[in-house]
Amino acid sequence: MTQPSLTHLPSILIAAQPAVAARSKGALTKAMIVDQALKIASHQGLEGLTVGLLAEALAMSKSGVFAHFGSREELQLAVVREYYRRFEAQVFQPALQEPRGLARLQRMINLWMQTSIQELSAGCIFISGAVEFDDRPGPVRDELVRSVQTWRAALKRAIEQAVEVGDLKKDCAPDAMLFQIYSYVQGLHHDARFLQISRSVEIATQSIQQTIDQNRSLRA
Amino acid sequence: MTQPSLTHLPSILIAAQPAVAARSKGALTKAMIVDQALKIASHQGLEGLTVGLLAEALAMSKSGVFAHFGSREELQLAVVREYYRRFEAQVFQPALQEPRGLARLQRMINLWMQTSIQELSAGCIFISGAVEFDDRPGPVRDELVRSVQTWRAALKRAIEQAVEVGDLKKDCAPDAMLFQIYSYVQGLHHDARFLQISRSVEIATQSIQQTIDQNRSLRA
DNA sequence: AAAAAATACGAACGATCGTGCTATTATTTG
DNA sequence: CAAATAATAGCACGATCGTTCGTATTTTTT
Repeated sequence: MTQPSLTHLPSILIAAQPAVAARSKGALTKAMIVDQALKIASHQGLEGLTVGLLAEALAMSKSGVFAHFGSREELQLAVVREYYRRFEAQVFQPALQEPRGLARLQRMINLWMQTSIQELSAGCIFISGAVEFDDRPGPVRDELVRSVQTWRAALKRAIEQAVEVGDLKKDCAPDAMLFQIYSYVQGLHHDARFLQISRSVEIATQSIQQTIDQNRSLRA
Repeated sequence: MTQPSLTHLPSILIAAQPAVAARSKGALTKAMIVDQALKIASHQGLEGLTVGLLAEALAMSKSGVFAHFGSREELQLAVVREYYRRFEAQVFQPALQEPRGLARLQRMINLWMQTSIQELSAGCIFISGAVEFDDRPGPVRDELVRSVQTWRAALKRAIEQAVEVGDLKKDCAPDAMLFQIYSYVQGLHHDARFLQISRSVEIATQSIQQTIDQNRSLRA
């Protein structure tokens, strides 16, 4: 990581320590494998993640790596689950410390954006996975959908609570707000990673704030 | 295409006739190959497009298909170029009939949305390609970027002209507007294709209109 | 320390990948 | 219609894919 640019910082999620309360050696190396698999998948996508590539990166044999999962699909599932686990620990949980309402919603979005920005060099597997698996039924797709839906449900709940406590307008449409915010994060990944537009972080941040402001209640 | 649902209509772009002013048989079958390749790529992605799969779908030999391109990369490039060609003919060009200003911008967006909606069963290769190639340098990525940038430049120009003629506010930020609209189309693909949210067409349309309305000048 | 269990390796499998060759058709040109 | 050219098929190649299996090694348990 020699690049000083904002879009080339190591991802929080990808660089995070594999959470291992593992005693047995097997579970420990398995966690290391998943950790490396996460790095590869965030660059090459879940479809670009191969056992051979993974083994080479770990200086292990293919069969040695493979034995921990039993199938490639199970490896992909392990990656999705681990990514979700880190996402939850890093974005979900800390936001719950804030009181219900706009404060919590803002915190969620801020943590999410912060994570996204540092992730721009590697890519979010929820976003890339959505494109890779939108036409490919199976357990991996199901797990991806479940993860994304859980995160979106949490966001929507935060919006609804902000309406309830009066921080957001009564006639605010949570689904539309969710759509807009989620779209902007996708747009950020697209513009920064694919089109290499450096201003996209600024524009995305502005746009999200604009959506929030539009739905803010007018009291005080 | 037995599905009556909105998300399962054949794509305009994918179902469009291959534009062939071709006299030689070679050029004609090549156009047929690209046409089929486009269908496959819109489902499996450009990376999922293989010579073997393509040959099977066409009831041709692998080498027979391959000979028309010389390399897989050239095949992918042909697909990207053809997709762009159809996109231009279907979305770009017709909008130029409208006078400069909001009318033309609206027409561009409407045609784009119309195309996108009918494309939801197959997927847009500009969007899927962006994710597939955001970390994969090379000619295919370059061609994809060029195509997307051209379309975005056209959109931005339409926005700027709408400002010039007074349809949009003087302090309207074209880059932000472009970001928001483009993000919504991405969001539409994500929500409709990956999450299978049926209301997403409605929400995306609303959100786009909202962005336009926010930037509309207040005269009359 | 010995026995049992878990873990990793090496080799090989069938399949498929992109890509060359060569020969045989089919088409276009003279 | 014949000659030249283009188009397609068949076959095979090295590489890589996911996966299986038997064996050696290491770790854990007794």
